[in-house]
Amino acid sequence: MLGASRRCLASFTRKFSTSIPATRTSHPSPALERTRLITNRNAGFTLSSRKLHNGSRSWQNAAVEAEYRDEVNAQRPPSDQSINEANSGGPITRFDELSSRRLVHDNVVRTVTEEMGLKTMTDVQSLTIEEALKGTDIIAQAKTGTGKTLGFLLPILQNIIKVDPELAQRSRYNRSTAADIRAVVISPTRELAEQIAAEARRLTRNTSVIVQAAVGGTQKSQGLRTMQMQGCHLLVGTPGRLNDIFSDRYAGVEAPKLSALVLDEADRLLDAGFWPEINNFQRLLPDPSEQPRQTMMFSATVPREVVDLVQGTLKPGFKYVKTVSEDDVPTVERVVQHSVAARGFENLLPTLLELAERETKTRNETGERPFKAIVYFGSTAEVDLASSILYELGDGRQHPLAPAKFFSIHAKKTQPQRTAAADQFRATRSAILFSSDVTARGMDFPDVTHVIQVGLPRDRDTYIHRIGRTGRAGKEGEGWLIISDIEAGEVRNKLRGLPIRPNDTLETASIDMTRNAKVTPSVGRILSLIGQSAQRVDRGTKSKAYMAMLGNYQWFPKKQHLIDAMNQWTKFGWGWETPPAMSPNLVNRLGLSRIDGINVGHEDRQSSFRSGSGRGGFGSFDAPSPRGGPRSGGGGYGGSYDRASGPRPGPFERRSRGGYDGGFDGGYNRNSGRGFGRDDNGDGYGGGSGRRFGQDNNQDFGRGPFN
DNA sequence: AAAAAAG
Repeated sequence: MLGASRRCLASFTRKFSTSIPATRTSHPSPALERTRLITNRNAGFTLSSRKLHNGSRSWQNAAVEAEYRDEVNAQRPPSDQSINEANSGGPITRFDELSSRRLVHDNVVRTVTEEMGLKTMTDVQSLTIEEALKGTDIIAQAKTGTGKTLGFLLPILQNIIKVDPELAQRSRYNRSTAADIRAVVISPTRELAEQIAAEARRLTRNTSVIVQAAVGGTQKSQGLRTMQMQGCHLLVGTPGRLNDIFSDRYAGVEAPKLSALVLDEADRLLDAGFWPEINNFQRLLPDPSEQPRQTMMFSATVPREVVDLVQGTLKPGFKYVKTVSEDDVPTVERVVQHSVAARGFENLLPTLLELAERETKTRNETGERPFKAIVYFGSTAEVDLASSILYELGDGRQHPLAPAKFFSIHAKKTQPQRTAAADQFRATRSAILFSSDVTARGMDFPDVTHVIQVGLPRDRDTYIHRIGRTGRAGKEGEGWLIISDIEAGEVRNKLRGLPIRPNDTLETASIDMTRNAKVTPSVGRILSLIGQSAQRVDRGTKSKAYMAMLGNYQWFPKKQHLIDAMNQWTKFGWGWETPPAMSPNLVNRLGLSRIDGINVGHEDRQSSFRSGSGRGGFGSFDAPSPRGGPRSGGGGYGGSYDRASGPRPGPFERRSRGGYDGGFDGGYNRNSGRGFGRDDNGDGYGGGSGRRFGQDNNQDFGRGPFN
């Protein structure tokens, strides 16, 4: 027993080498490493509070630590924790075995094997289904994209049917009510909840089990009406709306016969922002001592906080289901991951365009699956800015990324917009989805070929979850991380140990826009396209992105360095004479009061720009000489923009039904009088620092503040 | 000012 425990420990240690003493590493047998169940009879090891590096602790680490400490202190007899080989009793690996062993109703199994076309279970499914059918509480660790949803839906459904066998068949009579809820699944995002509900509806198609979704951003009254009319056995939702309808005395939503509760993406649900709501929700459910229920938690990583909270959530004797190597393959090995350090923030979008164009083209030529990418940003404002700039690239001509369609999604959009973006991106063969982390977890968009992350993700888990949107269902995918040089060093900290390879094949990344330089025609074209397009995006979108970035980069220690880089971005990326204005209050809160180069004031009023003289940063934001480009007072970049003031609708809003819908190939001619909002500065100076990037030949471009 | 999530 102790030997097994030690070997288990060794495999943990090998895989998640952190602060565990190296001497404890040995080579585990492959069979042992494959899958394992850990039964926790006494609900519990306690954990040392010793910090692991970077604050990113997974449960493996915590468990290893606890086990290590326990061994050292000899406080716990080894029998407290028994490790069973999953295959010791002949694991179920095919769905039809569920039928032949009389574990799951034939009708349901047939739906899985015939209608959903599934034969063999994934590791997660094999382990969770068998275990969950027994009704035990489970915490399962599994990467997304491995079918874990079915892993909990199937046993939930079977356990519902077990109690009410007539639900196993389709019936003409529906006796369900809104007070008939047997199982609740909680998800951290609305789209994921809808996705789970959709899968549950497929699974229950041939039964009388009713599935409903309850998420925010939708009409509560309408959702309730549906539930009251159709009834509900399995409810999938997000915390806020679930709390809302369960605490509404007049809604009639009750779960006196609740038999299962699932927390999907449990690490997210149990973190600081969500936990009070989850906790509150559990108090709205019947007392588990009177109405016994099974709780299941699914999580790709299991951080410290989760371990602590698990003990109050799961029953003693819960099972820890963990799949190790095979399920790691999608993210860690199947997805080739590249990183590109761009010279400054102003190089990020040009680099993104170069990458997207190159991949679109090569894929067209080689006949591979078409380019379908999710591009992640660290804030909603950056999603808006980047999607606007890249969308505007079309400008009445053929868009350089055609035939790809563009979509964007984040939580500050309306729910109908979000839903449409997710649905349309799912259904489109070649597309680019600009996204915040709403879609980072659990979302299943088929055939995503590229996950591109612009800017350093907030933490390691976020990086891994985003990467998990590609390389799904046995298909290939690649990850790209495009960051600015100032944060490049942090990759080694935040993303340590991940198989990310520096990539220097993107020419645009290393161009120095602050100085005159010769660039190749292809780079010149890209810079020109992005520069002009940025010019057409309204000022508010940009200044919001600037603020959002500052909020996001609070971890960055060298504030002056950061502001210099940010201001270089606004100057050379957008052609702004001065960076966006920030209120004194905000400047203080961000700890920037002693930093040069801050524009203190209000965007709409006169603001005083502190020039930062003597620091060698941005000594001045004088308008550059007109050597590179046309600077007519009213025109800007070689075109007469409609300068109607006031915000125009974002490019993603004026389409009625997604995609371009007449976008790229006709439509957005900038001279067509549609209105592009006002020029950035209102100074009539367009074209990003007055430079012009030629497409014909190598040309001078750019102009530094220093020469 | 910084994902997400109720209105």
